[in-house]
Amino acid sequence: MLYIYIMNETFVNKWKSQVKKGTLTFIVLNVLQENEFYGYEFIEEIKKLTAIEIAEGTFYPLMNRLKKENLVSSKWIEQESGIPRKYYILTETGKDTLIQMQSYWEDLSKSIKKISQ
Amino acid sequence: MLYIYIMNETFVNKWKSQVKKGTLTFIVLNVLQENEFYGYEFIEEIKKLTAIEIAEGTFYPLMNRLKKENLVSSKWIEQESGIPRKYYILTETGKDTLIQMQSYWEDLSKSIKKISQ
DNA sequence: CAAAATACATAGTTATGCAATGTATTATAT
DNA sequence: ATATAATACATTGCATAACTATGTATTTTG
Repeated sequence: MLYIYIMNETFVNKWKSQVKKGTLTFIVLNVLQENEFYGYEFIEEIKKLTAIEIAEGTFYPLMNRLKKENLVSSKWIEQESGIPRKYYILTETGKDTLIQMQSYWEDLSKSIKKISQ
Repeated sequence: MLYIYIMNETFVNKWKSQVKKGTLTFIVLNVLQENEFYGYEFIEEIKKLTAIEIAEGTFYPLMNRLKKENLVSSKWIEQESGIPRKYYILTETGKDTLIQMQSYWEDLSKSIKKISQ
């Protein structure tokens, strides 16, 4: 009994991390559409506001990929006290790309609703 | 101009295939909740009804993973004419697992709506 | 009778999330 | 005073899953 439950739970946990592939990119770009934020803040905020937990080892490589793809840029902001923060900004290419992604996401959501009735 | 557009398009295409990770599992299990189907039929039907295209090289390994995890079972059905078809059926474990997945998916959808306003 | 459609399947490539680990600074608690 | 936790960014290696290309075999269509 317990064994089967644990088996299920690990499957669901693995699935959740698979669902994040792509989804996290979409979430980050969406939030950047209306805000500038730095990494640590973003991870904490998303954890508080939503069901989504993002590991640091996921977030920083993700942002570097988005920078390499020219979808976001970044700037270091010195603090009066404390460690400097790296803020991320959506580029024009990022905005254009996001629009295409939003269109696909909406279709996908509708499709899944249709399928699951 | 064209160059940038193509760059964007390949990024979006790669992103779409990343979004499918996990999502396809969810879709398959949802559809199996109310139907039995065989592979080729499922791929074609989903293509007609939704925005989702599933490569055969994605589908068959996916179903074998789900069988290995005991979420689905399968049975060969001989045809009066033509190649036999392998039908897939949701198991009890599959039903339980799907309920957990549906709960997470709903939270995720809501979160994304909240984030993108 | 050749080509397309039906039907299932696998190997290798590619991309991404995560745990573990690292560096460095600042705030808090004992 | 000083150890611990919190803040802040970052990388390495592993596991997982989608896709392309390819394969087999049968049936239908042009």
